[in-house]
Amino acid sequence: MDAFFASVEQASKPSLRGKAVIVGGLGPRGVVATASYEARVFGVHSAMPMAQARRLAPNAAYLVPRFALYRSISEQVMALLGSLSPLVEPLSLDEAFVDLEAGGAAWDEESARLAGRKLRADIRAVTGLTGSVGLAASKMLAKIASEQAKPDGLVLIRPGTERELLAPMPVRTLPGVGPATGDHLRRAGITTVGELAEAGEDELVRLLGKAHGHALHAMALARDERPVVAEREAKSVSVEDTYDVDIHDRARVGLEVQRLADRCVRRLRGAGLSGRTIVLKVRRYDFSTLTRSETLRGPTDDPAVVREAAARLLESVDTTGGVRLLGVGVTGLADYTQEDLFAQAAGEREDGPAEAGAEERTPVRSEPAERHWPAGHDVVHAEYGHGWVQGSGLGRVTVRFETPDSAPGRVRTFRIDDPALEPADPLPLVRRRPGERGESRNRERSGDPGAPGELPHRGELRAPGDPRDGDGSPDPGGRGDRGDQDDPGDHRDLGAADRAGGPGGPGGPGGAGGPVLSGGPVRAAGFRAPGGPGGPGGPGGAGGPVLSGGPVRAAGFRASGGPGASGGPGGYRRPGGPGRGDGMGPG
DNA sequence: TCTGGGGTCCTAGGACCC
DNA sequence: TCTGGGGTCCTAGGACCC
Repeated sequence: MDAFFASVEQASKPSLRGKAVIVGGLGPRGVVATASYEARVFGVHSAMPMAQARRLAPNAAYLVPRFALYRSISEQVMALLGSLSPLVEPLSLDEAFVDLEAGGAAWDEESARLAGRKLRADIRAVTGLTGSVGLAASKMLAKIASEQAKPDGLVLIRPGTERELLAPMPVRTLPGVGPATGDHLRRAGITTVGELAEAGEDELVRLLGKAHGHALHAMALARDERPVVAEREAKSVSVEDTYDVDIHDRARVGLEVQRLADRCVRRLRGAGLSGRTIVLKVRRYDFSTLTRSETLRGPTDDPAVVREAAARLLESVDTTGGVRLLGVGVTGLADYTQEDLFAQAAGEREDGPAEAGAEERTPVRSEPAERHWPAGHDVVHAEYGHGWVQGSGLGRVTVRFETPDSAPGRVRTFRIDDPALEPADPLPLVRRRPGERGESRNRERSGDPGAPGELPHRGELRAPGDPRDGDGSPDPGGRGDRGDQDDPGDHRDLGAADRAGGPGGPGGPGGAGGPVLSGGPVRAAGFRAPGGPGGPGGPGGAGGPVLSGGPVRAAGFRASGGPGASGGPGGYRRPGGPGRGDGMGPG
């Protein structure tokens, strides 16, 4: 997905489309998680300290991440991938490998291209967002191709052309070559992938160690046989906090470690896991970071046990000078605790339910719920309806009242304790109605009165004159070193379709935004080309009320960690809930 | 106003065992 | 009688990814 977090926020907030949006930690020590492409123009990028971002782009919109929302959209995208193949390997919320061959979705260049195109169109139709596709014969190459395809593109690396394609690229292009390895290689006179290949395996192993040297040599020769692995089990669970101000008070450090231990256990339990090794992490005032770990005799998910272990580990750490970060983690994971096993055995003996012992486990202390208004979060006002927090401070909260399919909204300010104002769940980015999965008849059926004139203006990821087409490559007229671009005819098709505000698109009967339906590229074009001069309004009209309750919506937006999915109690918006307060629950 | 949070994988030394 | 050769586990740190 392209600039995923920022794109979700833009889709969710009409007033931010086309604007610089920066998502990340907003505290004094925050960093950028994702910058929209409009913000990248100012030089803002991921992992940059937020203070630096604010200097570079003082007028950008700064928002806190909303992981539960991103997760719900991620699930929609992953479901589309799942329809292509049983072998889907997620790398993160916004990225995954798909083995197209294993799913029978593609077997050669042409079928792969078609599958990629359809996937991009489907992602757009279902989520309203753009994604990029890299197609190649291995995971490494597919990843490189998808990087090159961003944003909103598709790149295929033709088998047989891999080595000559890689040779001129900087070593940092290869996944696994970061700043340290890059420097290391540069000092050895190796800057391109071609030079890496020439260096020879022995030399690379000498420079970088056995595993890394071997892996890099293989990658430089475009050799990568790693399979796509669908289900990988978690190996560790951890939580950590960086504090706005260094903590000096040793008692306070101890208290924070206890709280972190509880949070960690809550997550552990939420995932139905226990672990044997407790890890304490401390980052000191000077950014020096150390870890201490202790392995227990058996796995635990008992908060008291984890707390005590963490406290013991802290004893061996010098914190004079202050600490900026503390973390607690658990590794050596197992599916059940010993207590569970005992309880299970007991239950079986008594012929009772196996989960009988669950309640006897020590409850995890919860954080008190606090009413605050994080920037970017949704709210609902008794009179003005749905909106989002633009900012708060000095006892006031500023709200912009708009929804994903409204026009850009107005701003109003309230007292932070205004009883008419409440936190709200995010609305779906794409309007759906119950039972709607089909194609054209849905459009015919839609009878929303529609709001006149004012249509959400979709953020454009590229200017109309951009030489890159929707499905193309970054440099179609380039040096001819890529024989792998999509054919030009295709560019015209999807390129036009993908551009917001374009001249009507290929046959969207309502350029002005009938409800969005799932389906092919044409439909996506019809929806995401609002305001195009072509369509004076589909039968559905625009801006009609969001319909509640359809099954798709329920799946997409209510299931993240909530009771709707596989049953983790405690959904999002309940930080202290018995599930994972962050929505990372088993759902 | 310097540097998040959640992960994975690898290395290296010492203990311990056969 | 100067000191093996694996193997695994534990601990600490570091690189890397999104």
